[in-house]
Amino acid sequence: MSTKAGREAWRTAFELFRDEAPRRLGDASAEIGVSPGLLKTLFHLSPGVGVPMRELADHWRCDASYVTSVTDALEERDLVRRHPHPTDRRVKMIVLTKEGAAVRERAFEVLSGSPLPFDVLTAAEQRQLRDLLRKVAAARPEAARPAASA
Amino acid sequence: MSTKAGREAWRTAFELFRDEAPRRLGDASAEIGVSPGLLKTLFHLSPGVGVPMRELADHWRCDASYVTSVTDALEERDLVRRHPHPTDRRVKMIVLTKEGAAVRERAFEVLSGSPLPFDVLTAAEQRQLRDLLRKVAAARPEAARPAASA
DNA sequence: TATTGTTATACTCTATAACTATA
DNA sequence: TATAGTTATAGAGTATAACAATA
Repeated sequence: MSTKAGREAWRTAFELFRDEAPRRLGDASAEIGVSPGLLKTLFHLSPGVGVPMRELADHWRCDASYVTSVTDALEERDLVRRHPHPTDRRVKMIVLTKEGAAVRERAFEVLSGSPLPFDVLTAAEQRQLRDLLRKVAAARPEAARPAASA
Repeated sequence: MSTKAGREAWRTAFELFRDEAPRRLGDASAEIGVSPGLLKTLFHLSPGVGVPMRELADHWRCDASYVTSVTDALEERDLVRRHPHPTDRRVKMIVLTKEGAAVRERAFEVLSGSPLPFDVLTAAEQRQLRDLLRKVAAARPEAARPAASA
């Protein structure tokens, strides 16, 4: 159901995160020594879950060749490995290595390290906000975590 | 006050918007015919308010030369004009033209045109979420709208 | 024939360094 | 001397086109 309040909430959220998210991503990237593009890829993966390269291209609406170059860079650093798809031999699944999973988790920590925008809310409001956002996230699993397609 | 719930809310929001915001920005960009970088600049401006070029570089943590190139591109399309600062003759203020303000508003509309992530919430929840986000935005004016520095 | 991924190449975005003008 | 902005140039990020392998 799309309401006026919902659209206002969306616009406010967009204005809050449009610049804040890339800035924090950049900070984490600098601190960890992995480029923002590679970090974004690690975020899209989950430990133990293989993701077809095609899925990344669809998700980002980018060209497949870009996914190839990102995957190459991640594999060079041993953060990720290409695995064969069990039935379709055209498909390659990207899987986090142990190091990759560690870097990913470390990045999430750095991301929440500096003072957060939500700190201005009361404790009760922060819980309220978390619950609302979780409900939204739960309704769009592909955005928050990749489907277990392996 | 930073609580566990606040950090969880932040991480959830980050996962929701990390890819969604750039994607919608890209959609709006394609539909309107203005590159994502230029659109982001228009978003940072407000009709009738001059913003020093330096402020954009600080906000994005980018090099001043990038702001120069973006401003050149926007000026070429008559979306923006450089104005002198009233007292400091080194500073140039960027101001939206009438066309620039129109494009900016149109982009905001396109941005909310497709089904929104918040549509899964009830009407009451959407209002709640809007109010919480507005409280956050109100506490960080520089993020949501540039200070009236002209 | 259509799809996944790769290679080679070109374009766009963003940074670095050297510079001018003003403070 | 320090800061705002510009220019020229270089690098990173991302796309396009042609291709190989598989479906």
